[in-house]
Amino acid sequence: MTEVPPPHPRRTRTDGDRTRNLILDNAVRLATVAGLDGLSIGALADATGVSKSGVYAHFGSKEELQLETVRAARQLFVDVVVAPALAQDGLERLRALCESFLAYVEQRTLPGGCFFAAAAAELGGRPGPVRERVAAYQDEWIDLLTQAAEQARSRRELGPDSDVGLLVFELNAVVVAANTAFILHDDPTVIDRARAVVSRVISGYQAPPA
Amino acid sequence: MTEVPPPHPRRTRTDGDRTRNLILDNAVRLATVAGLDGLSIGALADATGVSKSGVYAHFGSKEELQLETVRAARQLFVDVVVAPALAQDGLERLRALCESFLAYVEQRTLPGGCFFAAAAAELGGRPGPVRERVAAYQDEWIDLLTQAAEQARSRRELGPDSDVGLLVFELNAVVVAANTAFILHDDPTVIDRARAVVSRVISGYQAPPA
DNA sequence: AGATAGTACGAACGATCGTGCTAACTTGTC
DNA sequence: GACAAGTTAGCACGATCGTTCGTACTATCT
Repeated sequence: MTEVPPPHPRRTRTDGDRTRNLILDNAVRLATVAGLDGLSIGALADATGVSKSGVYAHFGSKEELQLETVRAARQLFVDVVVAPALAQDGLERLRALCESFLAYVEQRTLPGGCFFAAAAAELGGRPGPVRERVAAYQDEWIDLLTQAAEQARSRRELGPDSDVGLLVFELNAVVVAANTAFILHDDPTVIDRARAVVSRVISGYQAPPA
Repeated sequence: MTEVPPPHPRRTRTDGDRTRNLILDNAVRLATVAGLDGLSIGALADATGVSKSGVYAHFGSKEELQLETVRAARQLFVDVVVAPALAQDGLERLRALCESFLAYVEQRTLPGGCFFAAAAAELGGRPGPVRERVAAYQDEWIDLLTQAAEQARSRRELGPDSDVGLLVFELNAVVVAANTAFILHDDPTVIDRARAVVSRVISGYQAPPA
């Protein structure tokens, strides 16, 4: 008796979108552990239950898959880190952005920590469209911090001669370093240390009480 | 007529060490661009002119190759970054360590920037002996900074109530962030910005003039 | 109803991956 | 001079890589 394979279940066009999102969701997770290059289509197929060519059909090439994965990671970052902090303004927004970044790392939203920290380190030395997209999104984040800091300065929450560029560079450095140390050492206390450093750095730039 | 392959050139036993060093030298360079996982034995064979099995014979497995590559990268780091700074003591040593790290990045000693920054980001989420070795060497670096800072405090070059752990965390964060930004954006000015931040951070911890 | 586009599968491709085996050739030791 | 130890090359293996192709089915448009 020859086994008759079961017929394909129904595929609607909205199912296509759902499958695509399922793939990208797993791709973002996998990429934080294996890297955007180590992210293989076979492994992604196994993780999602979709066939290899099914995965491939949604993106014409691996590079396209990587580009869309970076885009999906940005969306996650905006939802989880950026959006909650936009309820505040000025210096409070700056603090909130740092805090929600640290929480996003601490709660292991992604298994390998911040997607963009991993991607920046991996793709740094390799030119190409994927690297450029990662760099562009990184710039968005830096610009967001910079605008908040500038608003804080114009509100006199920071000293009038504060170098906003240096402050933002420092704050970003601290939270990213916390991510790296947290992932490398599995040590939750570094997040609290980073919180302390963020407070200290900001207070160093604050306007002296008149 | 069958082509007679040329006979092998003479191989002395010290040639073995030289070949091994040649391989590891290229491995450290390649790993900063392709990652320790992306570092393939075939590519390493092409880069060095040694055959694939010739490379393989020196290390019994890829993991062993990775471990030795990490060890070689540490030796390079000690020679280039650490050793020159040991001529000074206390706060001057702390400054010198940061400065020689930044110079090591700025001069593109390795094509992909700091080896350990890349390795930490890549291996962070993947347990195993290679990750543990990277973490151990990273701790060596942090300990070195910490000892210099503690000596500086005991010499009263830093405020007596300085939190040395936070200072070191902050300084390391800044120089590593400079590495990442330099590699990702090909922007030499970030190194100077980092120099400014290092000075600012240290001055924030300095003892007030009596 | 028929054509078209979208969705997913299975099979297979050439390339490269890490790895193992054998042989040739060296140097150093008995 | 035999022999072990070390160094390197050549060849081939099974697995996995990204990619392509052909096929089947569904939903939408004409």
